[in-house]
Amino acid sequence: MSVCSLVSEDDSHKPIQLHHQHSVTLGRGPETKIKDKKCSREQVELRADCNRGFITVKQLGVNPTNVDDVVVGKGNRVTVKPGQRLYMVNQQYPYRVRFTEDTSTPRSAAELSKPSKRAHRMSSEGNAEKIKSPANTASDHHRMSDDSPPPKKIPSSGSDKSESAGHWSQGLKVSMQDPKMQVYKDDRVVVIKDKYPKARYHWLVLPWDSISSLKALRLEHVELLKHMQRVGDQMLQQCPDAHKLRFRLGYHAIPSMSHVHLHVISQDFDSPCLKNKKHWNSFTTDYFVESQGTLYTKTAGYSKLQINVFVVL
DNA sequence: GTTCTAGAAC
DNA sequence: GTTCTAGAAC
Repeated sequence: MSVCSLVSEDDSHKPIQLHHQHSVTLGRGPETKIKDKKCSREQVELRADCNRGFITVKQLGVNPTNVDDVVVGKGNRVTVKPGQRLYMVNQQYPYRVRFTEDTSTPRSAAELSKPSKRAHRMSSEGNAEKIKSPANTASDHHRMSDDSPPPKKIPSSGSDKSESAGHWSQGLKVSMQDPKMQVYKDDRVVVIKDKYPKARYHWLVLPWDSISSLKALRLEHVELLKHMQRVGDQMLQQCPDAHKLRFRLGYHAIPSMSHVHLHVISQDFDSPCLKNKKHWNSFTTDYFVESQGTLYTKTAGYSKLQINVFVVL
């Protein structure tokens, strides 16, 4: 009897052996190394018929499993023969089935070399635009000849794009330049309303000088920080509800947004934008580093907060 | 930072 | 059934 293997065309893991008439459930997990949340942990149920040389695949997950360009559909079962390609989910994670004889019969080899029997029911966008990239070829050299390379998973670039202008983390730099957002400005700082206020009053004080993060602060910034603090205090003084609300001024220890910014926030936390634990914790725990009276000059005691230089204000 | 969503947890 | 959570995308 021949032996059936499920072979990852991405070469992302070793072939998985399918025993004759034994059901195997596969999906997201260590066996396939698929981490894509769109892929269920139990995405497919596979069963090999080693005598007849095919497997059946039943789609268990919600998102589509394909055999070539045909969606299996949840709850449905179809066959996969050598030459056909099984995509675990969303036309990604391509697999082939391979039957190898442990005897010397040539049938398996003949089967393997058969051209794809896939019906050309491809939609017009089909595979015409899919160009095999040179980077693909190195790992492809064992693949059977085929005119349709699998959809290429495009890995996110290794380069850090978070510093590029359009990235979400650069949003404050855009907002602070927008006159409609500004509620105060002078020659050193600008104040804007937080776009997603976590309380009834929530301002951000930003220096015009580009200081990407607290880690970039140096002693020469002390006067600027003091000025930011003074401007923050002025915001309270002009606030009509200041007398009945408590305020805190401070920095997030590990902010998501680039460009140093001082939060000036009332302590009512009455806001539809305060939606989860992370929001709450970011203003009510040590993650919120109060600016006034805070003194650190080295990382020592505050290494967890990733602050290099902090000063008495 | 927010939003969206699948799957887990309840 | 609803809520929570963790990732991914932006």
